Amino acid sequence: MTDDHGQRPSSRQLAGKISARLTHLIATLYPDERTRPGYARLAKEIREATGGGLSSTYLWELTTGRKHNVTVEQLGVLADYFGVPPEYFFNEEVALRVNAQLQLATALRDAKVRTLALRAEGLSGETLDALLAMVDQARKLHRLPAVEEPAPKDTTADRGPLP
Amino acid sequence: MTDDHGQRPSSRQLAGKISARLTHLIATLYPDERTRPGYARLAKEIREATGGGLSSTYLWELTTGRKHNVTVEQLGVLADYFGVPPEYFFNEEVALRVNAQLQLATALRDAKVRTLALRAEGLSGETLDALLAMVDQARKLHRLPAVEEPAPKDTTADRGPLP
DNA sequence: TCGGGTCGTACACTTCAGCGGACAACCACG
DNA sequence: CGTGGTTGTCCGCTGAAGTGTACGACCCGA
Repeated sequence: MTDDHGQRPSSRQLAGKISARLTHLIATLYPDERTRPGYARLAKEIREATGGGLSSTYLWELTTGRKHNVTVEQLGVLADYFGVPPEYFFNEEVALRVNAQLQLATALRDAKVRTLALRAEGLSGETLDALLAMVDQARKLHRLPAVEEPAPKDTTADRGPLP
Repeated sequence: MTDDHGQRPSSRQLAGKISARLTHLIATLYPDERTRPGYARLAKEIREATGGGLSSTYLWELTTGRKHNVTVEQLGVLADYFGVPPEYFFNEEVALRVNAQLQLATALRDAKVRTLALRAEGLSGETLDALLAMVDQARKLHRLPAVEEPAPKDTTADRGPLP
């Protein structure tokens, strides 16, 4: 036979992607670098929240890219804690979609931001543009990084990552 | 902080499910037990088809349940060869959906056609319509007869492994 | 100034994923 | 009857996954 069997190069290479994904997840969950817990605290929290084991050292090795070929068990623990589907770690598409939701969910954790969003409902495009410009200016004043536009078309609302 | 963090109980337990999944995949891919290649041949084929490494011994250990905590790399190789999304191995829902498709695809003996069907999983109706049109056009080019809808929809035909 | 805490980093260590190589049993073909 | 190939099964090893413990650096309250 010697059939080449499709030979599509996708799907398999995540190769260190995990570090980037983890970094992003942590940064999204804890946007404030000052308040952000360290690897020790985080690992402890993960252990308590999910019941699965995960050492702080290994968490550090993963996020810094020193280890990358994680087993499904640890991957499950990670995905479980961060509230993302396991596919998040090897499916680019899913990752993008979840990232957008994560960003939104994080923003909405702030009660005032939530209120602001609710109030903004129904405003005209021009007014929203003006508000956006103001917000951007405010971010600059606060020395916050600029946000990239998340995926605009999101009709199917699947499982929400964060409460 | 003090957040209880959702505590969703899903997602993490696959725990030996891999053996069942692999058994089912192999049984579906090679329904005839007489013709079915052994672990050695299968592993060799996987190696050639995906480029990733996988020993026959380990394949046996996985399918027989002796090892279960596979790493993402090997999981990717497996998923790549069998043409299923990696989620197949830890998402019950996806597994059921894919299993149904696998069963249907068993009728098609061509490995590439089977892979195509699996890959099409999850696409929108419009996209599928477009693909169908393209396939029909290709069939005309190859002077193949048009196919009429053969199979009645078997929606609840998602029995597990072989009876 | 001194502890007590947490931070990131770095070793040495244990465990097990994953592989190589062997075994007996089976099925061909001579 | 060999002889050669492939089958499932198994043992033992290597190397990487994953952990424990510790170190210096920093921050904060006393």
